[in-house]
Amino acid sequence: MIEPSVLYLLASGTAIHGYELSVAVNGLGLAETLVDPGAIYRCLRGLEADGCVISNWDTSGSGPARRVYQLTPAGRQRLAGWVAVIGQRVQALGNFVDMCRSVGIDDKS
Amino acid sequence: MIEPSVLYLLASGTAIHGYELSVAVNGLGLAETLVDPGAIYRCLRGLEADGCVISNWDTSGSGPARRVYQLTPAGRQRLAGWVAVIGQRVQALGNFVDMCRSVGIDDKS
DNA sequence: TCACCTATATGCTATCTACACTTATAGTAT
DNA sequence: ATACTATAAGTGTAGATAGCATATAGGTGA
Repeated sequence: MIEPSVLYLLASGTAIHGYELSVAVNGLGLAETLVDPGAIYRCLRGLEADGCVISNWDTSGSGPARRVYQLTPAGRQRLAGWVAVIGQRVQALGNFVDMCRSVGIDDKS
Repeated sequence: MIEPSVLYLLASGTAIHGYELSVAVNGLGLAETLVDPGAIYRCLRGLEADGCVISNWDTSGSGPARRVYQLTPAGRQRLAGWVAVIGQRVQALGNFVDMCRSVGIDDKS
């Protein structure tokens, strides 16, 4: 769920850099465990290779240089694809939970 | 999603064997791709090692011997745990889809 | 006899994840 | 001055997982 999280954050706000994304992705809580920054950076490089994001170095401000990303139209389309897939998944999983409950399986232990 | 699928099928019906499970799991459509029989057998061995299922050889009928599985109380509890986890996941993913739509991302391309 | 279907099981490889580590810049505390 | 901390980006690697093929074996029909 790293890629859709990153794409959503880029679609919802203005351009941000990888480190900020690594914090924000964990704030979303879509992944069941904490996402490590390395995975974010690798994801961003993959997205850039696919033309879904473009990056520019921002040397203004203090601290180390930031690589700032922004979404491309291809990236928006990629996110739309994810939304379609996840929507179907929500339906299937919700249905599964109902089926389990109808067989007497209760999530309250 | 192989393990919850297998556990559900064992919880919903009477005892069945691995080959039948490998067909039924794909019928459920919980996994996004087709599940290969090998994964089912490995899953079943893991579940048996954890005491979630027990198996007996059925040599009646024609064709090769069938290893027939049935769910244990520990297995039912394991499935209940899955239902709780998947229920939370459905909520999180549904929320994510709504958030994407509110930012103008539409699943219809 | 040969091909095919059922049934279980193993082997291998590509990919992904989680964890740790490295490099580098700037501010702050001692 | 020196050490420590926070920010920022990136690599390396071991373990888990998935998908693919392969092996074995009994039974059925052409």
